[in-house]
Amino acid sequence: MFKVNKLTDYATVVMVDLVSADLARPSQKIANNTGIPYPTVNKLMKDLLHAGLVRSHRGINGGYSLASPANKITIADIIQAVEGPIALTSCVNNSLDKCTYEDFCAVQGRWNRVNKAVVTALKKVTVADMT
Amino acid sequence: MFKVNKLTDYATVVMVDLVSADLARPSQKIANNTGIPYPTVNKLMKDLLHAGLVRSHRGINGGYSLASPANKITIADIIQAVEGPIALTSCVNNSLDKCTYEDFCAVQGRWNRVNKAVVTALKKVTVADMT
DNA sequence: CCTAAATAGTACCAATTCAGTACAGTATTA
DNA sequence: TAATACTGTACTGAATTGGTACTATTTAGG
Ligand code: FES
Ligand code: FES
Repeated sequence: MFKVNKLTDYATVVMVDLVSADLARPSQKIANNTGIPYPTVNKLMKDLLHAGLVRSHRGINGGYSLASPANKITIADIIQAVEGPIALTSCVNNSLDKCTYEDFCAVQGRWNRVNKAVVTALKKVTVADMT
Repeated sequence: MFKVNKLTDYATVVMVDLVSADLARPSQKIANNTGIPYPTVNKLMKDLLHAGLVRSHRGINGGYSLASPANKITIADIIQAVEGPIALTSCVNNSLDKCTYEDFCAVQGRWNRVNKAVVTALKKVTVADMT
């Protein structure tokens, strides 16, 4: 199947939940709101944080909040945060791994076009659109 | 990672190879042309055949050929042939499985928009474009 | 009619990836 | 200083994927 990770799906749910957060919202509360298990939320937040999509605040009254306005955060951002660079195949420029057939392959480089088209599509939908 | 199966990648290579085939081209020859192992090509062809993307001809002088002009077959077609319906999440309409959180989920149905955008993007690139 | 070429269907296995969990550590506030 | 909540890392069982094997069926040609 051609699909995103379940975790990416959850991540969008989390992001949408954070839209309604004025102050920092702790993982525990996000878990309650969304029905996603607490440990899973916890894991997700780390990825979202590293990608700069949310801000964190430790200690009592700590928690997470969106790092940018909801209409500036795209689905592409979330996918990249959770799954790494978007590379439909290993032949694509920014892929982490390398294609074994690259040397004698007939479609060399052509996937870049496809990849770009998909990324563009994913950049057009924002967290605000998902609310 | 957000990516298509390796087999889908191979499938495009196979399809591109078939563009230059006037008569039916056997799996074995496709394997030689592309460098993809024969058994793998064999498996692929079954999927492509079931999806109606290629025609087959058995017996001596048999083989495969494209079922439509190269500029009418899209990347979306190939992905669907190899991986089944394109459903970025299980919350998407035409998905085969069902989302566990559906009942109380805040982004219910919103993924349909994303899915549609991606499919549209994938339909814009054809086999001819990959040649 | 027989044989070789080639597809068609099914089932299997090893390796990877994924989803979910656990736990010890650190920062912050009251 | 105690309670809260994030941070980092690492582990596991389950699912998926990539690749292979084998048998059956169809077709062309001698
Ligand atoms: S299959 Fe990777 S370069 Fe062509
Ligand atoms: S996560 Fe599937 S319906 Fe929302």
